[in-house]
Amino acid sequence: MLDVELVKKEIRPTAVRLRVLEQFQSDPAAVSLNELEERLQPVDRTTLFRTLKMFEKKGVVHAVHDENGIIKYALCADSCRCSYSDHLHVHFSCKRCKKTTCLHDVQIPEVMLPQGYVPQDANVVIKGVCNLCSGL
Amino acid sequence: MLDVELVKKEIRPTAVRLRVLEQFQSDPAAVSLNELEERLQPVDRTTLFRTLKMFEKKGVVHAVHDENGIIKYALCADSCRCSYSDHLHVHFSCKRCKKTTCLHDVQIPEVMLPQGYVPQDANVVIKGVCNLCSGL
DNA sequence: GCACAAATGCAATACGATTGCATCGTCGAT
DNA sequence: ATCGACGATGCAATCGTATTGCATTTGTGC
Repeated sequence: MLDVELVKKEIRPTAVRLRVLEQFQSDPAAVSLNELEERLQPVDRTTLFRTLKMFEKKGVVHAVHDENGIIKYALCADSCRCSYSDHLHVHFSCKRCKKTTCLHDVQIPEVMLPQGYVPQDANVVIKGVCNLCSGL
Repeated sequence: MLDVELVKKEIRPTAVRLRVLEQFQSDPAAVSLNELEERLQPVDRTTLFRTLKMFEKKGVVHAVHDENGIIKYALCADSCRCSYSDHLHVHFSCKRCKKTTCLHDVQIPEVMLPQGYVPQDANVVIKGVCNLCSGL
């Protein structure tokens, strides 16, 4: 069934790609290239790198820069068309457990930019302590 | 008069620091270490690096990661206390002129995080075409 | 002027991102 | 089934920014 999802998006379902997709679906957190490499080893970094870039281009995942500027990838929601407004949701980066979570449901209310500014993409990261670590 | 501002924040007003502060005040755009180095040359990168880190810690500037994950620094507004809500304003990164602008006035409306998430800092970057480049 | 601490400058390192290139595998055409 | 082309993979090398170590210089208080 994973195959189908990839084929739908014009991606040839190779072994590595299926494993990557599976990983994304099993864990909602956004992951960096390094993290992905650790979890899927043994796999070549470069292959993963290119897989992620391809997934991003094809709209399977979207990238955000975490609070350290490191690229992390998260699965797109079904309804996501990777448009500007689709990316206007919050990514939460926990300083305790270091995990970055894609909060699809937390949309940023409309941003009123000054005259002349044309938005095309967004990167919203909030740093703090996540629900699991705060104990609240 | 620049001296005073630094002293107020417990920063010894050295030559380099004054030049850096002057640069920030003369141009509202957020700048990276490299950009700063180019404009202020000849100055040593490391000194600038440490100056920026210190300015950040003392609340003179705040840092954002632009859409490429590169750290850019922008002058804090007078009212800024570098709290979470102070950082909930938009930074606009223009893909045309490559400049990142700190839109102090564009505050993100309150973000409703799910139960348990404790926000402490934020990084909001919107990419697109800025007012000067769009011609609108 | 002296002693100490801060600031500076240069070199070296760390590390994520990215590319070049050779090899391998898959798939359609013959 | 075989050939040829193209996509996918793996390994090594490179790039760019961030960061640290250490020696030297500068500034300040005594």
